[in-house]
Amino acid sequence: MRNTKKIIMTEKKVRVRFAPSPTGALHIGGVRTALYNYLFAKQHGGEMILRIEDTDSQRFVPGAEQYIIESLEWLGIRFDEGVGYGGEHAPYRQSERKDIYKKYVDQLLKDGLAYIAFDTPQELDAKRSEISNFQYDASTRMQMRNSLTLPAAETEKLIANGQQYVVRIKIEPGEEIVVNDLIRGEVSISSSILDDKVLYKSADQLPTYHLANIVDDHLMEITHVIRGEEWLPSAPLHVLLYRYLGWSESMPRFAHLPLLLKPDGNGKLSKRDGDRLGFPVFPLEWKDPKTGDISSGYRESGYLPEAVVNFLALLGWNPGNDQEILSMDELIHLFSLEKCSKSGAKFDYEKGKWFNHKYIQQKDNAEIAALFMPVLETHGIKTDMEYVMRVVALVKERVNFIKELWGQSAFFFNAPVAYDEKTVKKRWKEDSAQRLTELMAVLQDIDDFSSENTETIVKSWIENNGYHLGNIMNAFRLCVVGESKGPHMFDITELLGKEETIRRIQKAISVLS
RNA sequence: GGCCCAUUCGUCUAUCGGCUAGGACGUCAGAUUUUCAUUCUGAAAAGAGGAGUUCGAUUCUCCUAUGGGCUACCA
Repeated sequence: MRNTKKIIMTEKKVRVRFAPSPTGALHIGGVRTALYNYLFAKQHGGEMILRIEDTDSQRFVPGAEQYIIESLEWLGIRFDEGVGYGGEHAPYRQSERKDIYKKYVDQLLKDGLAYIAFDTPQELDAKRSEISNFQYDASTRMQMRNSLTLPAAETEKLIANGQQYVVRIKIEPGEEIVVNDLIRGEVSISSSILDDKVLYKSADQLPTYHLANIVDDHLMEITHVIRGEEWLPSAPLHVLLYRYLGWSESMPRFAHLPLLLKPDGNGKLSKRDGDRLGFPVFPLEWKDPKTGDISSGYRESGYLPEAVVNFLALLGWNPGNDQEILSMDELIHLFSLEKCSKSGAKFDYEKGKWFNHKYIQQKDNAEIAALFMPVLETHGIKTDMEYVMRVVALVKERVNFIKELWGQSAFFFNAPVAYDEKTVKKRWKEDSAQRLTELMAVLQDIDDFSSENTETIVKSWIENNGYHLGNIMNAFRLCVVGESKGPHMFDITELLGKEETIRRIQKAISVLS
């Protein structure tokens, strides 16, 4: 059964692409799109391509391309082909494919499916302010300056004189164009409301997104286009382009993903929301080369890539059961476009934290310790791995992020220099100094300072003297930790050792009484 | 404004005509604990509104409302 399905599906090898524009850091929504593409490709034993869509020379941002690659590598999303990976369909950067596009522009022109237009941006702006809802289409193109209205000789002369122009697609009105979307089903739109989109600009000799996209997807043998919902309105135009180019038969299947929305209020998630609400919207920290502004990243904030992947995967898709913790392999196995939701998902940062917490618990102490080491270094702590691992074992269940480990464990590395005021008020009693002095003597006599043994001895000392357990223990904790928090008291003393424990009690007594 | 898409607890979602509408995050309350957390148990919390189809609609259709997207010589 399963095999039959597989054979049908792989009749044509699945090939998907992630095609970002290098205009800045990769947005978390883009990351999710890349992830879904990856899951789909891997599930079908297919390939994923990284194509850089840099046809807008104005908006190019240096470093963005490398950032995208590094981000996805961090998350475990690997490409089979593309910029940075190579492959037989190179080049994968659209700015390097000028000649290829030109050929198809000429073909469209020759077939009368597109035309040359000389209207300047200024003229068009004027037209738009003059006529409300102005659209360059079948109803208006015969009033404009283009190869349809000008004599052929005039058109040629203008081009020869170096007059800048664009090539526009010629859309015939009155036809229902149907897009068959894998997530949304049939979406139809009338060609009458489509405008004659610009396909090519003579100024930089580059195509616009629409043309480049179709040409590349065709040439790169893309079978499935999985992209954000913002592309749904232009999908009919793309369908038309496949037809105009004679590629309808091999047109890829479309799947338009719902968008990631702001956690509060309205609209789609943006970089600003992260700054405003205090969470990253980028996978890696990003420094804007123009403004120098730094935006935080998931990696730098202490997220585990597995947690980010798991969290994002479930924002707009679910396996159909109650399982929420899913590894990349499980996701690959279970993913399906049919189970993607159709509506936008508000970005729930709290849930993201929970995922990270879960993944930290899953990882073994050595891995967590290794991630914690750099954090310790920033606090000037130099210590051995063995010790850090033991600390991690005691405190990791209390944190959502690696860097929170410091707040939970600083006292393991530095003896308290101050004592929390509130705790002192609440826990440091009249007789505390006296009792703890006695406790020091008790501790001094213990040879086996293991948690269990120390606990037994200290507790029986408390009991035999009729002391109050809470009074002693809370004051004890205050001396050793500096405040009212932390793991099991005797686990702490075992790690610190006898001498250090006694030293801390001594110091606290001298400071507090 | 026009066009397209969507609409189940505060949030992410399950349900593919027959349920006391399930789970998770968050919230609240208990329990555990020498502290703070963790953990465990429990609670509150939803089918936008209106028509229709049907023996029966959260589920199908239509209308309205609301939300989102697009409407560039940007992607």
